Amino acid sequence: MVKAATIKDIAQHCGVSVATVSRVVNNKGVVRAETVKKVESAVLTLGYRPSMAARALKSASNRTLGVIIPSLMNPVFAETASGVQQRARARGYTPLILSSDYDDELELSAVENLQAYQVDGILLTVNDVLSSAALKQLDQAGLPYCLMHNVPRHRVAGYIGVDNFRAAAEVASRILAYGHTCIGMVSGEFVRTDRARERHAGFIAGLKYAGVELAHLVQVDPVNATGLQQALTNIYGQSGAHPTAWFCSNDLLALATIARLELLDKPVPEQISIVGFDGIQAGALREPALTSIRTPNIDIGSAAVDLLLAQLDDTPADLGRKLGYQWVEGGTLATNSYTSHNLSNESKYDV
Amino acid sequence: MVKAATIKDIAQHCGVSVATVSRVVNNKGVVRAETVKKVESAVLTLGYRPSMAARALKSASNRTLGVIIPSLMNPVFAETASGVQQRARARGYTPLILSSDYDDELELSAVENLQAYQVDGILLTVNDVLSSAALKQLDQAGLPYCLMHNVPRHRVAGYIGVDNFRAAAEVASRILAYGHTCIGMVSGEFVRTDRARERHAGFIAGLKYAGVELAHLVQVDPVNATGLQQALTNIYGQSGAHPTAWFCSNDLLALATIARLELLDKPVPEQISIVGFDGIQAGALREPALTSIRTPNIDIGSAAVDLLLAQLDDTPADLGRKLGYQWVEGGTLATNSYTSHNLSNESKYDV
DNA sequence: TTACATAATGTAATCGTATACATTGAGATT
DNA sequence: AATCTCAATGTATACGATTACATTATGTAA
Repeated sequence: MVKAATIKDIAQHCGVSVATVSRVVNNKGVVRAETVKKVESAVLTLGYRPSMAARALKSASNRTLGVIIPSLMNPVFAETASGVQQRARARGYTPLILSSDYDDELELSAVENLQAYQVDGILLTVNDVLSSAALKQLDQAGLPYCLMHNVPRHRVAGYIGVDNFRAAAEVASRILAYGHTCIGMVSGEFVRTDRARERHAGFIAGLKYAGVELAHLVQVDPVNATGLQQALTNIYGQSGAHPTAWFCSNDLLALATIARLELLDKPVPEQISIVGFDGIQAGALREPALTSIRTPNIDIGSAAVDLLLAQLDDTPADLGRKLGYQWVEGGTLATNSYTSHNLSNESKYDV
Repeated sequence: MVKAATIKDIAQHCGVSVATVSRVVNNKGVVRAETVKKVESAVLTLGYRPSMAARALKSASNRTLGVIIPSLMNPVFAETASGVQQRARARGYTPLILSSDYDDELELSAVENLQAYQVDGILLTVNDVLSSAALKQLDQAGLPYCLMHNVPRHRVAGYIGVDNFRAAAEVASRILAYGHTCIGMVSGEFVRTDRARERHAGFIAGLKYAGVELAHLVQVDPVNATGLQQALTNIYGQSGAHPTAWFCSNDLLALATIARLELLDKPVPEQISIVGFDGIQAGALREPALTSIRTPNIDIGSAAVDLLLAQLDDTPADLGRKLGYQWVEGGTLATNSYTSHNLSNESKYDV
């Protein structure tokens, strides 16, 4: 391990003091043009990089942002993190990315970790805004942060996300427009994320507006969809309400649901309609494409960076912003075959 | 921004010196059990976390590992990073994750960034082992690192990955076993990654072993598959070799290829067979499931952590290891319909 | 000429931690 | 009683940068 060049090495090499080198490197204070040139060339030849550790220790800022997402393996958050990284980079910041694996304790420890690294601020998606110990910790420490995807009802902090409630309500009305009357929902466990709750509430509300009740709610582990197969088998195996359409609270669940339904000999969309939420690539690549709501994940990441940095600069900024979502017209939402069958029968009598 | 408690605060609060606190916190040296208890409770009540910055500055190690992957949005690397994080966590290290976005310059700057953070070592996937400026920088600095997914022919450093050449050769023999004779390959651009090169070389070799030549090679931008549609349209539009099977150098490309072929009215696997490489979830969720090679991405990440830490501890360890891959029996590789058609015709005459 | 503003650079303290070395005290050995 | 061990703890320095303040040089006004 060769020792890296320090500011002292540069100073010595140029015959100036460390203060002057620092001034040149940080472009602060007055330095003779000639000296600047001398120092800059020394920096280049010696391959000097200021130690972030030392910088963080001494000064308030080390131009580093922490990022915490629930999972690296969910494309939604991967895209968000990617958006963060791109924007942070463009604005001269380095993002440190950690994942909480949907675990409240890891969420907290991620925050504490990032604090230990003296980051300037944190961009994060928490499992649940209301109960997050991580947020409490951040508030207490007074460390600036911006939520991503979480859209708190009672705003407690900066946030960037889509209005999950409203989007889910729109999904409801779209599904209804296709003539479905018996509708179910597959959701990640409510205890785990506020997004799941919001989407559920919005969907219920959208249905209720048309006087329809949710026929079934299946809650599964969002990571590997444990129990989904069993639940669907039960529902379609026994007498009772047999949904002709399902709203899944994210696209991965939607794809899993479609696969399980095929196994039950319920082809999508011929017999059952499915609508997802996220608009991930995997949904778009299949045939027919998954009908879904696309959230602007990359934009959420970059907008969150801007919001946080504005906060750091004391620039008067939005306190939070809801970004638009987009209806993805795929092929997995179709006219209710059962209803249309009935209708054609009825019309026979009517004519 | 409330100031965090420092080691001094703890020392004062307990009426001991900072040295004692440090000893307790780092579990080093001898301290009276009673004192340990006192300090530990103070740490808890004051919410003390040692500053990584200071620690990095003073001591050689801050128990931090850098991670550089080509893309957060490719599930392969997301899984790998996830594996790294889990294992690092378990071993008391914090991973700092950066993505290079498949860009050589960003790759280098990511390394330099991590150096500035004084990480203990780096786990990374580079675009191309042979030409990587990032690796040159690491070697020069003498910073320990371990490659992930890159399997250098002439070993220059520790690595964990699968034998891409061999795996691709196996794919060739499998495709051939299904009676295909006109076979193409869709690959990420060779200039960009050594994995693409290895898979190509292995596939060619596998075909050649059976006396078959590769009929078409389509190289596309691995991020958004630009030009794929055009290339396929050309190939199937004009006279000449019409492949009945394609090997795609990764699953995302495979899914994209399938979608494009459907548009050309070439259903998979009825008319065309497709084999991918990676074994990502999106491939498994579709119907029929994508036939592919599954690489143990999470294991690659965690094994790489172990290898690097062994290196750091000067434990005599493997210098590199090839992990096993797995053939994923999906539904997108089928018997060559053209051949079987011919065969049935021929058998008519034969009988 | 003297005084003074200003530009350019240097000096030294500081951030929070780790650690080599010094110190203290108590029990064991002579 | 004097000496020695060893456990337990304290003191003080260093890590690499930033920055307030000090210093020097130089040109300008009185």
